[in-house]
Amino acid sequence: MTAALACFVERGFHGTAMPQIAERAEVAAGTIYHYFPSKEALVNELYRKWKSVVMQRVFKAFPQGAGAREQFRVMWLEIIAFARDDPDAFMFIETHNHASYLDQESVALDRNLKEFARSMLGLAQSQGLVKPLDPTLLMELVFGAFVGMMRAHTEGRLVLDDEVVAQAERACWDTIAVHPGRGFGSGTASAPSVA
Amino acid sequence: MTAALACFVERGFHGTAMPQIAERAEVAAGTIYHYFPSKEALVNELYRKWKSVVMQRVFKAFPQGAGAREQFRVMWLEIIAFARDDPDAFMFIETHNHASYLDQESVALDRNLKEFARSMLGLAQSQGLVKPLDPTLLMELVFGAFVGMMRAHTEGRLVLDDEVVAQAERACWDTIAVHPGRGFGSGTASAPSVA
Amino acid sequence: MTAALACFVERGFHGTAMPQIAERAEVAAGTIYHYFPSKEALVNELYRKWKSVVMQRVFKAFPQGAGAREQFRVMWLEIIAFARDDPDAFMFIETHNHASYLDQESVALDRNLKEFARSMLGLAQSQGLVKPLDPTLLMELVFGAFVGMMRAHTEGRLVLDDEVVAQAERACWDTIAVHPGRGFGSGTASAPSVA
Amino acid sequence: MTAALACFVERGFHGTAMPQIAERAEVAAGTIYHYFPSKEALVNELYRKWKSVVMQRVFKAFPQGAGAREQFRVMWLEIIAFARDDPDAFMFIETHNHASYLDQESVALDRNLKEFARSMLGLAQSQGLVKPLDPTLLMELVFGAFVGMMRAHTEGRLVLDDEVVAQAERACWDTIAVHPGRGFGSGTASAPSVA
DNA sequence: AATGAATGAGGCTTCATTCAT
DNA sequence: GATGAATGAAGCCTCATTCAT
Repeated sequence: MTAALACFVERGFHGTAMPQIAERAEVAAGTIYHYFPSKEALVNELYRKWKSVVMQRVFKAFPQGAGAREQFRVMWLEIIAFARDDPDAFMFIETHNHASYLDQESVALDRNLKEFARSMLGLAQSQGLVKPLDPTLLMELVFGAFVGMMRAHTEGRLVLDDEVVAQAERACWDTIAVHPGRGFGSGTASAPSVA
Repeated sequence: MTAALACFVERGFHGTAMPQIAERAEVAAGTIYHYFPSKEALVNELYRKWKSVVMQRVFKAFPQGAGAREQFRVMWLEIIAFARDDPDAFMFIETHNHASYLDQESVALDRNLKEFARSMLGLAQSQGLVKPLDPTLLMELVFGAFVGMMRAHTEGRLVLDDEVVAQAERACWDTIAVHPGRGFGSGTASAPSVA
Repeated sequence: MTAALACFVERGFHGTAMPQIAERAEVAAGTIYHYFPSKEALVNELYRKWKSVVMQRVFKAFPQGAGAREQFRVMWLEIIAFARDDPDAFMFIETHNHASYLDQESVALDRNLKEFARSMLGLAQSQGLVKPLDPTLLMELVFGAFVGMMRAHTEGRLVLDDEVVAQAERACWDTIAVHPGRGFGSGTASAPSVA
Repeated sequence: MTAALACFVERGFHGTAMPQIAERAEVAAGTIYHYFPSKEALVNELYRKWKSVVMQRVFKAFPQGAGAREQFRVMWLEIIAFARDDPDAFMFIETHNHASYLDQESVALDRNLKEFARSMLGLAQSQGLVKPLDPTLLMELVFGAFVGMMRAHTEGRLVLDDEVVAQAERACWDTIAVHPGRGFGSGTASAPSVA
């Protein structure tokens, strides 16, 4: 019953009643409990499922040997592809405050992708391609920009055709890239991210 | 009792019970109803109040005659100042899916600030300082990056001192700025955003 | 599936779910409904089955021609034998408040054994062997004592070997028996029990 | 809302719905939860309350210096007085299988009264007044007889006036007493009650 | 005959809201 | 104005029962 996803996206976890989910799935309310022991278990399973899907798509598409610019582009396009294929799933896992009902296992999953992105950034920084700032900062900026764009798209404020996507990708690369004639080329050490 | 804010930030609108708010405010549950006719009225008032505060801070701080780069910097720093002064308020108005309980008046408010930012971007584009892309896209990218950074900060994944803030601001300017030797200087028409 | 008995003993009728019974019986939930039209029908059948078993054992073992003392002893030992052979069955039919779900037929069965015991007591009273009190009172005292003893045994508070059983039987006979030198031999009329 | 007692007595714990209790108490269902956090907490509180009442009545009435026969009589009459004053309470605490929902604290309370009765019996045995059997056995026999009598009374099968009560008391004393000319006077050691 | 997924009424509990004090 | 007990609708979940396989 992953069409429970739609409800959670629309009204949030606490704003969604199990009967609503059941109605949307065209089953009886009790039926859901044959597959999920509780509402919380249901969100967590949903969350883990889609988080895994993104991660596997990204890991699979990631061009190991390519340059940082290409790696960035591929990751970006892959995530966009996912967000277009399953817009609800993307909105659900990225734009909700899950803190109050996700279990530890789900939270742990969340860290993996960001860990990966951070390490990629670190490598690019050592090559002088990316600004020598805290990789966490860079990653959050880019990911935040991405989410903002997708949210605007979902809410109908922005049309996302291939050209716009390509433009956005270049703009986000600019966010983290070292530009000729700017002070970042000197290899300043990045600050540590967390106390 | 704007300490209801804290509850909404932590657990969301539907996840927060009126008695919880009352307890946090150290008043009786009934007392809230002397000031707000309903829970929905309370969120809406909260939302409008803080949305107005940001807007007034930004409008007040905005340097009319200055260049686009300076205007961008000031807006950015002003919003950061707000987000630091009232972190809950910022998180509340920017990172929650309010769609299901905000009334029309609140929704309308939301558009004003973005309208303003978009027009500023348009002006900067005509001066050749900002990439000639759909202003909506640029704005959502920057604002999304901003929110992503703040969220990472709130969740303890990122330390935000003045230097980091300044670095982030420069990176976000790079997101939208035209860079020498790049193809954007040629005045390519931006795609229109959605109606 | 008379292993439903175990569930009813442990958690009571309302506290037992049909799936629990099915699981214990290692069949599917639906299977039970091939043999019993409803949960109520199942309890009633269980109840009647075991009530009949006790009665038949007692009637069969009862020594018609023997003296009252011997008759008492045999009945007592027979019921103890039953309670030891089928402890769950005994606990089920004697220590549960069945009022809310037993049908009339089941309730009627309950009276038969007590009727029989009462008539036996009446005879013994006429011989001056048993206290000339309301036979209902005497019977309830003895039966209550019996149940109390069995419950203590089931709950692990009392070890019941043959010697203890024999001792208890003698003690219960003392409960109803006329003792030399006591005032009961004078033939005081017993109070009538209730209509 | 100790009129929840009536419901539990009539239909048992699992057979009683909170709304039924509420209706009987003439309050709304939600109101109960201002006073008890859950249905289980409610039963436990009920159980503890009434168990304490019996114990305090018995301890208060107990004639310390008197002989065993008098002590027995007083205890018996006191419990009868309680059972007559609050028949539902007596039925509730003595004739229900509480095992599945009582908490440890409640279970512990249960042991106190029986502990007391057992020690009293032990003393009387050392004086040669009571049969030298396992005190647990004797106590369970007498208490079981008592409960059986009360249950018959509650179910309308037995009228309990003062005379009947006095007769029953004497009969139960016979259950445990040593009778002249019987083999118990020799001071045979009692068997231990539990492995 | 046996299965077990599906059903939906009903149970326990929460919570927005009211109102007597 | 403030309180907090009371309300009852609504939410999560269970479970007796059905039915297609």
